[in-house]
Amino acid sequence: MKAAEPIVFVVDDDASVCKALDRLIRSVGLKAETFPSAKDFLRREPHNGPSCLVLDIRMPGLSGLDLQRELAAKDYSIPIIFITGHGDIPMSVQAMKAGAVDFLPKPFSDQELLDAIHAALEKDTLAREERAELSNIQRRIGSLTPREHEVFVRVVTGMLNKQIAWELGASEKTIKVHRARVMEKMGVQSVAELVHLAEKAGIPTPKV
Amino acid sequence: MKAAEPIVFVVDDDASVCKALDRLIRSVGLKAETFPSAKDFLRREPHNGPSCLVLDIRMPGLSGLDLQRELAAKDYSIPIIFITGHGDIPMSVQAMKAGAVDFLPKPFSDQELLDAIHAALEKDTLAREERAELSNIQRRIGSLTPREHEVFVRVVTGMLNKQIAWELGASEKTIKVHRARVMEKMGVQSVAELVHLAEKAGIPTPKV
DNA sequence: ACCTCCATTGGACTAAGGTCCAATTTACAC
DNA sequence: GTGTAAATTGGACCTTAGTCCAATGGAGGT
Repeated sequence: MKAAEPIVFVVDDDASVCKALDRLIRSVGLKAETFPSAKDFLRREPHNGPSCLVLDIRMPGLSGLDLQRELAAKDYSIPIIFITGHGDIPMSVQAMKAGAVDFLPKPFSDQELLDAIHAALEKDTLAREERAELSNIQRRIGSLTPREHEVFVRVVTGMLNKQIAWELGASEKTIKVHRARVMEKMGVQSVAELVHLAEKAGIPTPKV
Repeated sequence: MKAAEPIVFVVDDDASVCKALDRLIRSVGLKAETFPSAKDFLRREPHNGPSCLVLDIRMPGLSGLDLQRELAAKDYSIPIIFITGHGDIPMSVQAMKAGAVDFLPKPFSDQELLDAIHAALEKDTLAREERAELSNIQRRIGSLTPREHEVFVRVVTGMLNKQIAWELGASEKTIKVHRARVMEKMGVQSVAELVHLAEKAGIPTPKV
């Protein structure tokens, strides 16, 4: 599948704001989608490509901060740029602590928002690559049988075949077979590469 | 050397604020040091133990944000809690983007500041452990001779001795010797552990 | 019943890594 | 010049890992 087009999502209960931002964003050649409420945005299926979210803080129903929490809870990672007409410092600090990329009090210039959007899309692009690689690794790990997985985690901590065999109550020969399958399924040629993948997948490596 | 005591640094040009914060911080059993200006703080040698910085934004001479930049530039990593009487949202956002742990507009409650301080000290404690481990690893890497280092970086990418030998124009035998020294100097028993250390030190591991 | 996947193990080898002992050459500092 | 550290290489040998071929037994699905 080809790389999906970047999209800028806008969530604001004020239709005129949505319309203005939509026009601004399209004026620089980016695709935009606007939503009148957090719930409407949540109904849209996640976009398969770089995206970011321009989010009003104050809205009826779910507020912008609520939506941020909601998205974090469901592991829907997307860079958020907050905009607000009546924000205060604690609110901005809370939003930034929760990972927002920017927080723009109205009035802001077109350029300020566009700069923030480009930074956010750039950030999301990198984050997506990271996630894609990670899910690729985890897919491979998922293809391991239970026994292979047991061998895998021990190999990446530097255990010898004989040690693994003893710990798992099997013969060294059996471990060799599992180990070979692990290397093949994970698509690596060396222990170094295997450890490299394990680190990325967050699998405990040596104690140091 | 034993673990150094945590210290909370306070930088504020208002002597009465310094005094009040000093009393507050000491009241919960923490050590405090106050400075009337950023320059005074910069003159103090870095503390060898957990610490954090409570920093006023608006000051004559170097401002709080200036000091934050200054510290970042000289790699002096310390969690910063900003306090201010006349801050605005963009200022707080900038500070948070630059890594501040909190940003408290006056008036704030004693508890708010103390909570922030405890969080900051906790964060610094973890960061210090990270840095200590990293510098320990880098010290060991630094003890490698140039040739050993060349072998090291190739081993952690999964190259075979014979491949390394060919690439470095030496015999496989020589590589074995260097490799053995690398393992010894780095204090590891297995390639897995070696790769683990290399990852932490940011040394390029396999492409994959 | 039959088939597939998983787990196991053996034998026979090949290849790769590691160890011990020993020796040479070069560069640089005292 | 002498000494030290670094880089090199050989030989002999042992330990580990990996490969090819072959085979058995159990669990679960068709």
